[in-house]
Amino acid sequence: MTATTPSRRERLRAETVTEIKDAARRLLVAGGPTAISLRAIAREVGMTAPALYRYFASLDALVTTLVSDLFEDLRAAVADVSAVHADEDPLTRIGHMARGFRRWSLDHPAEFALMFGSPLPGVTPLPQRGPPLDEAGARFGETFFAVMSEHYARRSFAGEPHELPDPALREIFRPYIENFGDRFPPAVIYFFITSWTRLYGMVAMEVFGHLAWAVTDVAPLFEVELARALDQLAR
Amino acid sequence: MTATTPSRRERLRAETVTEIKDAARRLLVAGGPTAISLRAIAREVGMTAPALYRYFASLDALVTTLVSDLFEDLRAAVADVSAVHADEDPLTRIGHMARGFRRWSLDHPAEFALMFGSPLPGVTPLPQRGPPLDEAGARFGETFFAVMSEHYARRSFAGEPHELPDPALREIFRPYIENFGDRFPPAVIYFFITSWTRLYGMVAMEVFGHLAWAVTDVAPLFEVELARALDQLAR
DNA sequence: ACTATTCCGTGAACACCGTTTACCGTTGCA
DNA sequence: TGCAACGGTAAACGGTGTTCACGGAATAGT
Repeated sequence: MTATTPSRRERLRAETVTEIKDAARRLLVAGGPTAISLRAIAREVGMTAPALYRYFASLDALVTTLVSDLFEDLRAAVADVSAVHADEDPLTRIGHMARGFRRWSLDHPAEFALMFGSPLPGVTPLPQRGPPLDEAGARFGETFFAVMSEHYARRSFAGEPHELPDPALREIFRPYIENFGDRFPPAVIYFFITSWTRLYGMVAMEVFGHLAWAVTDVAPLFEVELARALDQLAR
Repeated sequence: MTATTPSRRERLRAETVTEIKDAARRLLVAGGPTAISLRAIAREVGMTAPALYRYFASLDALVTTLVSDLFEDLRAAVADVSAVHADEDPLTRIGHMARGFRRWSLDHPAEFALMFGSPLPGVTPLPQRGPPLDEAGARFGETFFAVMSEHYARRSFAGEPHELPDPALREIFRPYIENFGDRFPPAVIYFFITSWTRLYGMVAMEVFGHLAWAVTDVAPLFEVELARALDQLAR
């Protein structure tokens, strides 16, 4: 019962925490990743900066949980798209999810920059890599992975083998197996990774404005590339 | 003659400028993009911070020219690789250049982060987009573009048409044509962009450590993906 | 050779930042 | 009722980019 009785204090505390995160996200959207500052958040919430240390160990920790929330947002958006097309076959569903990913990223460029902008230690509000973030990223990845493995399960059931394009790849997926077990054959992992990097490259380029010098409307380009990538998965 | 006579003062000034940029790059390599600070640079050079304003309009401007220099470095590295294999056919040469790009990026992760990390206004030492940077980026892109257009020129000479995978794409390349003229057919632009986004996605993922959860050695994965991408260009 | 000007550096100051410390009123619980 | 944990503040430290007033040194003009 203790879990279901948030004891007034815990309730107020939880409200304050979300209020702080909302303020941080508001600043993020308004002015980009660097606009997130402890003092600005404090002003927004109506507190002094040191008070925030009652809720987060540091600005870094605050940003990290914010990024976790954003990953959950993104995951939910993609999962929604996936759910809408639940009755279609996995491959076309992956296509819809990829479009969902692009849509969300274009609609939330500041969030995208914070989440996918260079995650090397040292860049601005640096979301330190580690358990909390990796978990959020893993949950997001799983959303794609689930549908993709379903696709390969059907192919496998139909008797079509899914082979690695190069047997040399078989050895390199040890980290994955250690993290997630060996439920899936290497071929699925391979196609998941390469599809994801391809999708990421395309979307990141567009969101960061690196295609504006050549292209007006990226949408048709994205559609063609998506078709090619899906075609690669299908054969 | 005035251009060849740097007038002692100009010479000292130029030396100081490069000394400043060297210090900035040293800080970048040592501590990542956020380690670049005006005061730290000043300490490194042996001046006070305001003195740097005699050489750069702002920290922003300093970082921007630094990034320009880094793009020139990268371009030279790729061009060197291209020159070494000058006698091979364009397609395999593109492959070598792609490997050169990956090599340079892995060898210079901090520089890569500064150059290709989220270039939205607001992220740390923000290289503002604009003429100086776009020029540097364009020169870098040209290095790839030249070889790729050579590849298509040979194909064209051999009578094989290079067609767009979708005629809907023909209309979207107006910015490119306005920037660089219409010397190249849309198909070349299309394949250049998609190949580049694909290469960027793969390398960025690896440099940023986003593949470590699944893969030990990314090299074979890169080779397979590169082969696939080149195969797409060949057909 | 003397003067005027431009250049190059300094020190002080302002406004921001993250973080720590000491302090204090309020709340919740035994 | 007392006591301990909680949640907030003010002050301070060291860091940041940037501006300004100042001065010395090197250059340019006559």
